[in-house]
Amino acid sequence: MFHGADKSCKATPGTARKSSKNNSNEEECLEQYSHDSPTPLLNDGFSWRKYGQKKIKASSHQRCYYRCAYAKDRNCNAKKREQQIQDSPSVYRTTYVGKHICDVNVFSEPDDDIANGSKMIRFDKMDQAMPDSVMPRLAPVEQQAITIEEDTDQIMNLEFDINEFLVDDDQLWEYQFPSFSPGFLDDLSEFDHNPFLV
DNA sequence: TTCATTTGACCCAG
DNA sequence: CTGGGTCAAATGAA
Repeated sequence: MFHGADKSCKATPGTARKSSKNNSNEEECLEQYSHDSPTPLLNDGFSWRKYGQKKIKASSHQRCYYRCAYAKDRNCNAKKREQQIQDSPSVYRTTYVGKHICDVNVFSEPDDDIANGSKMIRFDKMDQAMPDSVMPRLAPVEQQAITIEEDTDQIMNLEFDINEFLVDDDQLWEYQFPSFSPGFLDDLSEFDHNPFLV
C-alpha cells in the first residue's frame, strides 16, 4: 500500500523546456516504480549518473536525481530518484522512471559504441509497443530463459506481501537482467505483475 | 588530463 | 508564485 507501483502516462518532460508547445501527451508513457529500502540503492545493477539534487518541501531530506550512465550514448531514458523518506529506521525510496534500453543494446551490439556516427537503431518506439514482452525481449541471442520462467512462475503463485525491508533491496530488475545480476535471484517482493505494463 | 559529482540557476506545470 | 525536475558550470577525484 505504501510502495505501490504507480504508472503514470504523461508528456515527455525531458527536454520539454525548449518547446513550450508540446501537446503530445501520448508520445511517451513513463512508468514510475517506487521501491523503499533501509539503505539507498547504491548499485542496482546499472550505472547511474547523478544529475541533480533538490530539497523537497514535503520532506526534510533531499532528493537525488540519477540518470542512466549510458543515457547519452544509447539514448537511454532510464532515470531514478532517490530520497530518504524516513529517519528512525532509515527508509530510502527509490523511484525508477523509464526503462533501460541501453543495456540490451550493449549485449546485442557492443560494436555500436564504436560506430557512433548516427543513430542506427531506435528502440524508442519499441518502448511503448512493448506492453509485457519486456522479458522475452531481453533475450538477445543465447539467453537462457530458465531463470526467467521460473521467476515468472513464482510471481504468479507467490503473492506474499513483504512489508519489511529485511530483504535485498536490489531485486527490482532481476528478471530483466538475470545474467547481469547473479545474486539478485533472492526474492520477489512486490512486482507480482509486470511493472512495464503500459 | 578526463570524468563524475556538486551546486545553483533555470525552466515548466499546477 | 511555489514546488519539482533538469541543465550546466564549477569542483573534486582518479
